[in-house]
Amino acid sequence: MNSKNKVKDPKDKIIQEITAEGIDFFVRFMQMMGMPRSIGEIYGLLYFSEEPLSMENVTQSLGMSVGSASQGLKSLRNMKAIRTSYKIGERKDYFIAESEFRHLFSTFIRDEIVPHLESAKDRTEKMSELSDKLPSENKEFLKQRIGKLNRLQKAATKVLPTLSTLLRF
Amino acid sequence: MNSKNKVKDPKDKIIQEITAEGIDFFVRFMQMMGMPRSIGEIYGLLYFSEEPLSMENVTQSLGMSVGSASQGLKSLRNMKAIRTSYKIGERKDYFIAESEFRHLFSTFIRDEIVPHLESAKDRTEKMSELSDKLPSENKEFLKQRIGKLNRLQKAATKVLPTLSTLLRF
DNA sequence: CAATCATTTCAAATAAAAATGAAACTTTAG
DNA sequence: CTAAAGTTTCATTTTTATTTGAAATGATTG
Repeated sequence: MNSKNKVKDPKDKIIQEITAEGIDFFVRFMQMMGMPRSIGEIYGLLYFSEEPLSMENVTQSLGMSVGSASQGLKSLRNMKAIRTSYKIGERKDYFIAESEFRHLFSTFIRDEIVPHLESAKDRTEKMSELSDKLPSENKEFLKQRIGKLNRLQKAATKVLPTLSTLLRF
Repeated sequence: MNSKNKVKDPKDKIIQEITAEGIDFFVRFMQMMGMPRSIGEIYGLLYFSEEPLSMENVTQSLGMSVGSASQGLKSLRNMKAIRTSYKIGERKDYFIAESEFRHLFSTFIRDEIVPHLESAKDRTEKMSELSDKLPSENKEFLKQRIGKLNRLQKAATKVLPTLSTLLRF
């Protein structure tokens, strides 16, 4: 249905194309960090929108259920990747993407990496204790392997702050 | 075959405990890199075994199906995280863990990270081209956002080799 | 306060990922 | 060559993650 009265501005088409590419970018990016595609979609949409968008805007633009949109916006707010923007005389909440990615990273590191490293630390300590109880003939091999795990865990812990800094925008 | 010895040696119990902790360590570790738990289990078992193990050893020790074991061993061989060890007069293949983790990392980076970064590069380039076609009033905001993506992608590309080096054991 | 609009919650549906195991295939031994 | 051992493949099942949408909850307005 091509209504001739409803003039399609070619510039809107380009903006739409850019947004589509950008959403794709973030969907992949977020999936790399183990996040559901819906979150990448929402963030991508907001990232390329100059205007704050409501939840309704999100569900309509992305063809997404209200449940997903609500959950996704909540997650993004928790990780400080978006923030709300109040419009006077409007009942709805409006959302803006926080364009600094460090929020995304630091939440990811805090929630996904740090707990792993901590449990890894406990684990290698427990293994060390256990290996001390072994007769020396068996100790050699296991101690060496446990030592390697320990060094890996230590190095990873040390690398993290550096990494966060390097990716700080 | 040492399976004939059914006497419970307390030292075997400790070795088993260490192995169990270690397997857990690798299951989490591999899951952090988006790999199935079966692969972490197999690698963990081999990492703490002084003797090379056969596929049968793996399925029995871990209570895992032959299909999973075969697939898992294949993946681990592909990423050079384990290697085969031929025993004369034995038909089975025997496997040894490669204890240097750099194999795991570099495969992960090559297969999971690099392709993403490459597609990110293509994507940002395409977005830049598109944004050049826009009238200047709209350009400002979008160009700035695209520029940020571009810098993120560039920084990530630059950080990768450093990261690999820091985690080289 | 009741009517309306907006948002959240969560049980159920759907989709995606991983594991299973039997059949097919490959290799070696006799 | 044939039989047995070892391994791989892959259709099916199981498990896990994500999405949906209707009902419950909350918030605002006249």
